[in-house]
Amino acid sequence: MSNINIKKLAQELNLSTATVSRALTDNYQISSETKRRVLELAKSLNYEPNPFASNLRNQKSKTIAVIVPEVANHFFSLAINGIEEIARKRDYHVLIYQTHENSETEIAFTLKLLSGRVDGILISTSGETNNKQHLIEASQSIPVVFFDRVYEDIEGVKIITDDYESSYQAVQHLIEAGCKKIAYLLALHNLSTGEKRLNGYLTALKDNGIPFNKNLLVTSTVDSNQNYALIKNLLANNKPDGILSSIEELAFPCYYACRELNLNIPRDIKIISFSNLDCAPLLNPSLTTITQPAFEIGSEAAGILFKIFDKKCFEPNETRVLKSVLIKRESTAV
Amino acid sequence: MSNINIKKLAQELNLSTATVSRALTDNYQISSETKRRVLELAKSLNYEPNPFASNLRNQKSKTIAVIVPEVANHFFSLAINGIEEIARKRDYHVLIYQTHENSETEIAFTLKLLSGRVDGILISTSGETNNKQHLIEASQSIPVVFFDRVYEDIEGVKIITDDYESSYQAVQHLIEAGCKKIAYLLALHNLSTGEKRLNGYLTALKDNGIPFNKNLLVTSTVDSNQNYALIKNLLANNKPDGILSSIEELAFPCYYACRELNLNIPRDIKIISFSNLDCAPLLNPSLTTITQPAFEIGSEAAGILFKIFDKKCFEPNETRVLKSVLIKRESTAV
DNA sequence: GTGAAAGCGCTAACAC
DNA sequence: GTGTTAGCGCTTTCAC
Repeated sequence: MSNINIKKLAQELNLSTATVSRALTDNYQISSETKRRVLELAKSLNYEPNPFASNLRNQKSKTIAVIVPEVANHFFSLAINGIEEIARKRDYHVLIYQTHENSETEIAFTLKLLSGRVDGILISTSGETNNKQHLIEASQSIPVVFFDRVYEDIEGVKIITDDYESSYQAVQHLIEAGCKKIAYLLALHNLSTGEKRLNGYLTALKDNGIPFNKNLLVTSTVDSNQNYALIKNLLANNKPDGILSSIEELAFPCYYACRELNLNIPRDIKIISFSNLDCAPLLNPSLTTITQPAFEIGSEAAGILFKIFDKKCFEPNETRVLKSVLIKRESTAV
Repeated sequence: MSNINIKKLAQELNLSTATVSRALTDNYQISSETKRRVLELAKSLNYEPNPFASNLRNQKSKTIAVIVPEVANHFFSLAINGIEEIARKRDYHVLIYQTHENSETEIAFTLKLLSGRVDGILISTSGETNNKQHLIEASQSIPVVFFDRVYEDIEGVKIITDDYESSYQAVQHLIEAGCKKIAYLLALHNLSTGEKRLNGYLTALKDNGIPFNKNLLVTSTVDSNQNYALIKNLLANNKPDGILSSIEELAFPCYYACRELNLNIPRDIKIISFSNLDCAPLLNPSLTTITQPAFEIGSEAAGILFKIFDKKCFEPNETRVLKSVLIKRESTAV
């Protein structure tokens, strides 16, 4: 830690600390000669202002927090990438918190952050439980932007994608490719994100005159081994000819299960997954995906947070919807 | 921000701020009755201590910084995952900075962090240039742990993998699979990480009596389009029968280039890449990888940083080497 | 066992 | 154009 502070600069230059402070912030009152001297000395001594002192004094931290389920998930790491880029442009610092889909952890993080440590929060909630009091408290206390994984019934600014439409379109694509028994791998069902994806599936079935079969609906868990078992079970017992996976994490287990059961994709079964995997085109077979604009979601979310800081042009309950894109590949080929 | 502070608690309870502060930190001098009253009120008012005030007073931040080239890279996001888990156990906060392989950015971040904002830094350096003065300055000023991408000639604690051995073993594997013209995709060449990987390649060739052919050595750039062109060029003009890619980012371009040139992997050419891609087993064909223990690198690095904070059992210039594992798959099948 | 008071480093009102 | 001073919220020495 550089232990050189304003006081020392002031002594050295025979100025008051106030003048030095003003010179450093380029205050108009200070003569350019004084500014020059101060800046020169500061530079030569590698002076860096103590952030905690100014944070304390200014009641702002120039820091934002990002709360996500997992950083080691391509969607979230891309979103963080987008967030970080915007933050850097504004000279803001980015704190990262992982909930590992655990509601308790999310609650603890969120409430701890209301101590002034950050000026705002970007959160993609775990949705593991329906407990959302902490989110309400948080957004009443500091600016919060929700992204991707949101609760519709919580007031606040939200950046989401067109989950319903994407899901609907995916099912439509499967049907057009000849699928008659389309399974759905359900996740995020406590969140409106998950709800909309499910509704897209259900409505598309209905619109095509296909009755809903509850045996084709598999609810995923937080345990990846169990998910694999559930999927294998689905394939073995219910023999769907199409699968729509509502989250990326379930795509690989589908592939592995098909291999294990000697099912050929796409001949025996066609697969689509919500996914940001950049290896989708290189898989065997290449995977048809609904790809969310993850980076843009992050940068949009961060951008709007800064707008809130600047108190300009945003609706207090604005929801911004970005479009995902359905990329058709071999896994749904006819 | 919760605007309830020690002063208000003190007023409410007819105590001094000093007593309240001591009660909150469970100081032995305070009667248990007083502690009970303080804790109760604090709890009921959702009191959270202002971190900047205590940071300023205590001259510590309970925060660490992680500087990486990219968060949206599976190796780094896994490492961050490991770091975050350890940090959380110690109730530390984690700041994330991305350099995008840009040396200027790395320098700016590093030097800014020496203002007391963080108690320590974990860094995987970009190595884009040979400029490393900032790293020396940083580690002289606060605890720094280098991980994966390191300079051997900078003093400090380092967590790395067995780069030389991994590379050597990979080439050996290619040779045993029948390769005679093995290309090497060079990256990180300013870093000892990159140097060791290259040396493993060179030595393995030599030990097998294969002369080094400089046309088979391709130096990657920061521009992915250019890298793709370089690889395609290599394949078209020099017709290697094996490739060792020293970074994950070049594996996909190899696959695409082979497709473009109608080269069959592994019949015409065999491929190994340093990689943490979890889709490696599902690629077409599945990819033989040297997989680094990314999560463990992160958690080890964070663990040793906390040991430094605790001033116990570490060597000031300790280098800890974790083992990568060569996972043989179809891309190098005979 | 508790309180008074100083001070961490910075900024901003209020002087002049 | 510059200086004096108070205070952000917390911790800790010193006093009693």
